[in-house]
Amino acid sequence: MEAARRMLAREACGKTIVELGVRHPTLRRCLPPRGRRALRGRRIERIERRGKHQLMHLSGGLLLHVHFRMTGDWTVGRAGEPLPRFARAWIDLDDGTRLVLEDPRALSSMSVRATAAEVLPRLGPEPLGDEFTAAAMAAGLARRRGPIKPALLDQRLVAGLGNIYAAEALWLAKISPRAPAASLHRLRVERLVRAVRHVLEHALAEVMAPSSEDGTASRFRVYDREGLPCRRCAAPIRRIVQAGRSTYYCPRCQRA
DNA sequence: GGTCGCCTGGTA
DNA sequence: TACCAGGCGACC
Repeated sequence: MEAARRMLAREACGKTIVELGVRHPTLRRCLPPRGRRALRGRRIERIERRGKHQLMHLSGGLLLHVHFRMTGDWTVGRAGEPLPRFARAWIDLDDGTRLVLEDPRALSSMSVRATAAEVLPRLGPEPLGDEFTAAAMAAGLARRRGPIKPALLDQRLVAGLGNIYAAEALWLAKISPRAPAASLHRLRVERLVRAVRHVLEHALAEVMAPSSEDGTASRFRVYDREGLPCRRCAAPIRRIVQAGRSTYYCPRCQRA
């Protein structure tokens, strides 16, 4: 998401919206004609990201809020070009740049608001910011029941972690996804906080400058590696379901 | 906390 | 044909 913010800052900031188009019923519901008309002629002044939420600050005090959900992403094209197969919405800018919201599952959302408070839910600290500390994390985890992995997906605890990076961080911190959240002692919380930062920093670096690894090697340490040997101890990686989501972990070196 | 629904596509 | 999918809000 941070990579998306930087891309928008580069491609869209300072430019003016000529038109916003939609071609999927879901997006059409989010963006009725009145909302779309309200965007025309507005300058994009600043791109803000909070967790996985994108906020485009527009001239005149309007906000365009975008959330990718599972499979959304921006691509950049030129006005007038044929749209890609999974284009769900697009923004044409005054210099001919076109931002295309591509989303095969069409779960993304986009809406026009006056204030951030109208769209943003309660969000925890930014994992790469100063407020994401072991103390804050420990306080959040202490009043929680249930296992640590679903807790990490709660955006009120820390904003922006998803299913993949939650699994990756727990693997790095050697913590079992089934460990009760409130049972983690200070040392392990500190390790977890460091692991979350590490995983996200590396993911961002990888997106910003893709290394030329061979395409077959997974870029993940545990995610999507069921049955494959743990990269640390070689025990087979296990897949379980928690809160309706897949969790991958090493039953040997990730301890409760 | 868990489960379901939203949507559609890729894969076994 | 069934199952799975990087999110999340509504529901129990």
